[in-house]
Amino acid sequence: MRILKELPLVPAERALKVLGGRWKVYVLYFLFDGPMRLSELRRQIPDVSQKVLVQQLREMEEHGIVHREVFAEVPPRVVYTATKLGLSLRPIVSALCAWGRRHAAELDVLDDGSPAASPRARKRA
Amino acid sequence: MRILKELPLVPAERALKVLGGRWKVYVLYFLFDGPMRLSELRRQIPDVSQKVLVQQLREMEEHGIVHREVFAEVPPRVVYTATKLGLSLRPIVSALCAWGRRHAAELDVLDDGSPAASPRARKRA
DNA sequence: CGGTATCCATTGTGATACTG
DNA sequence: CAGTATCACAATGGATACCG
Repeated sequence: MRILKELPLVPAERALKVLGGRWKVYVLYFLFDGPMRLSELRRQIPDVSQKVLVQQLREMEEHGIVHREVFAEVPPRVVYTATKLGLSLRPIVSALCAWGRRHAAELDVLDDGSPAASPRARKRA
Repeated sequence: MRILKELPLVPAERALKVLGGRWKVYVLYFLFDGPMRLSELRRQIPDVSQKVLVQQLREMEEHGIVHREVFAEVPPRVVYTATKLGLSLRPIVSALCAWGRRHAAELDVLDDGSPAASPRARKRA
């Protein structure tokens, strides 16, 4: 039953969960280039509500890929940074991005390498 | 507003969506090693219900990473294969897996590279 | 500015039973 | 064996308004 839990793939699930949030790749993308304040992130990612953005940042913080630092200044300043671990995701995000492009391309050409001449027996779709 | 939609990251979202199902990496993992029938997949992934497994397979098929072939034999036989595109995910799954391991390790050691000596001002957690 | 509290819609996942 | 139909339910995501 926990056969699965010992499979070498399980770590992949963890990684997917870490990246899985709707806006996490965007956040990472910007944090890869340096620290950012919440308001800056909101400007860069206009489609996300503040609540959700903060939510995602909290999760990323818990996952150890983002660091949150509070400066107790007059106008409160909060800066988010990618941790070393977070930065280590960069090549993966790049790979995902590259694959996403390929995906789009292949779907267009329908360059499917599998037995393409086989009888597709299902009627749906 | 659709600033985001033109960002190089958007493809990454697509990739994440393709891999995002609860059982998809497992399915891929097994299909990487060769074609499989539904019943075989169920045996390999005992924790998934048939309904959900079929659901995930359908999505993967629509995404072009899995191929479904029906043999109109006496006992109906259906074989699932990873397409060329699906196989192209292999290195990514590996990378995710590797990162997942590192993630676990780093969280243990708390080897966070970011300004670790900074005042963590939040009270929650 | 940065963040929380509510409330609500959508989605994903799952147990179960039934069909060709 | 392979698959669908129902029903249920938790997790996500989002809109809005309010707080220090």
